Amino acid sequence: MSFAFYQNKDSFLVAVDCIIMGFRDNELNILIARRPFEPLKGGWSLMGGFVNSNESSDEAAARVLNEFTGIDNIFMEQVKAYGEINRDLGERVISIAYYALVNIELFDTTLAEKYDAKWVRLSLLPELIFDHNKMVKDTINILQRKAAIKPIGFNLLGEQFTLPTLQSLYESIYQESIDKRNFRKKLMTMDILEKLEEKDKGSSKKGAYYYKFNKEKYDQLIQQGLHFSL
Amino acid sequence: MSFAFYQNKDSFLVAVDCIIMGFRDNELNILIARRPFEPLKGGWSLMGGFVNSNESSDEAAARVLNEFTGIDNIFMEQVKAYGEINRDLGERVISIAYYALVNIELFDTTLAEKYDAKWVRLSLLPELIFDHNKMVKDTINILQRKAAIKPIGFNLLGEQFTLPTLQSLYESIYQESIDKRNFRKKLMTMDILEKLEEKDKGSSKKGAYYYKFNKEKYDQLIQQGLHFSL
DNA sequence: GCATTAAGTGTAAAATAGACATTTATTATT
DNA sequence: AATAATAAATGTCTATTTTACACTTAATGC
Repeated sequence: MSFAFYQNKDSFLVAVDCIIMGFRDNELNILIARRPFEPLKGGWSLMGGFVNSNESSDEAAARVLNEFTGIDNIFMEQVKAYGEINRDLGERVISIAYYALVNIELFDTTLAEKYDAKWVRLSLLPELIFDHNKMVKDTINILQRKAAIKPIGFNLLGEQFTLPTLQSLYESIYQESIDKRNFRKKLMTMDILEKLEEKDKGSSKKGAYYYKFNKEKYDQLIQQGLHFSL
Repeated sequence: MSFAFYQNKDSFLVAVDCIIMGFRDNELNILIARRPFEPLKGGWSLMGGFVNSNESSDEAAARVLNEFTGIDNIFMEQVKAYGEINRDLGERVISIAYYALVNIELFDTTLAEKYDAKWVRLSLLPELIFDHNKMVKDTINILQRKAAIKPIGFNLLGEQFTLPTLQSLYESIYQESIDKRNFRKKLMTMDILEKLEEKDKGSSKKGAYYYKFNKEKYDQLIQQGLHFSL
């Protein structure tokens, strides 16, 4: 099947770039890698790849994520498309950015060597190639808006976590400090956490209780039409 | 200049589709047109076009907007990219959607005939081709979030407007009715409107005062770091 | 048993959001 | 000239949400 109107139109390379975020050392971290080819070989870059004709852009993003982290089935959403003419110094490439929130513990560290990749703190992010810094900035923006509405932060943590950890996660997203009591108060009114018996003694003598996210309760509340803000 | 890594990659047609919104009859309206070519010739469609290699996707969107409305220099933002494999029944096309908020009075009506286009109320939007309904839905979502933060609504109105009109605009965006007194109270605390002498006698015997948006005051407040919500 | 460390806890004030009903200006009608 | 009709304009009180703020507690190492 071929239609006349589609003839003689320009076509483009289309890439996906992934802003892969994890949480470590009480701060958001981003996975970046040394670019292995020209132009700008050796520059710091987001994880990217080209879209193939046998996959959707969402699929391409999931493939790239898996390729660089070994992680599958992850929270991933589109940021936006970047379509400036000279954004890629090699050729005209239109890139669709996606961000992923991953539990950094699931990261396959052997892949870090393979791809010359590393996690860097958001606050220490170096200059990246092309418009990748802009992509990160746009992502943080989305994250801040989104985190206030949906409990996406939990994607960044393991099964169980302490409230101090959860709080620093949100402080890292919002890039401002939050009052401990107010933070907990709000969490408790939402009633989507389950307190466990066990404590994490890693960072204090007293130890902080572990909690886990109660997805059933959350989904139930959502269905009742409740909104959230954290 | 040509780099090895870019060789042999699949390339794609890239389109822009524009969700062009205006405000009329106390409701948001969207410009749609009969598609003039196969496949789905005659189906209702958003205003679209292909990106050319000599323009960015933003530029392509502005070009398409101008082509179909005669309007230039308009508030326009990207919605997102749509990259499903079979979203376009003709060929594989990746589309980047943009929404525009236009003052419907500036619309060149001769273009409506030329392109078999018309404004339809959001509430009466027919089924559109491909994933265009989804694009509209995503746009409304963005608009609702965005309108709560920035005074984007004013892009849809002329230089001067009445408060009842402004209120129905926001009711149309939020798709819910707003209390008149609370709406005005909030507006007044923002202090970004200027009351004019003149009244609009079009819709009542008493007449409603015209106001205009005070952009200087608004920018000033923004610089002071104030937030808004409407 | 004392010092150290971070975890855990409650209350009061301020700001914001939401509910609600009457008066007013103007025009058309008798 | 009085009256009816229409939509515009206006203010208060209550409920909810947000913010500010400081001490006690559990566990460990010395």
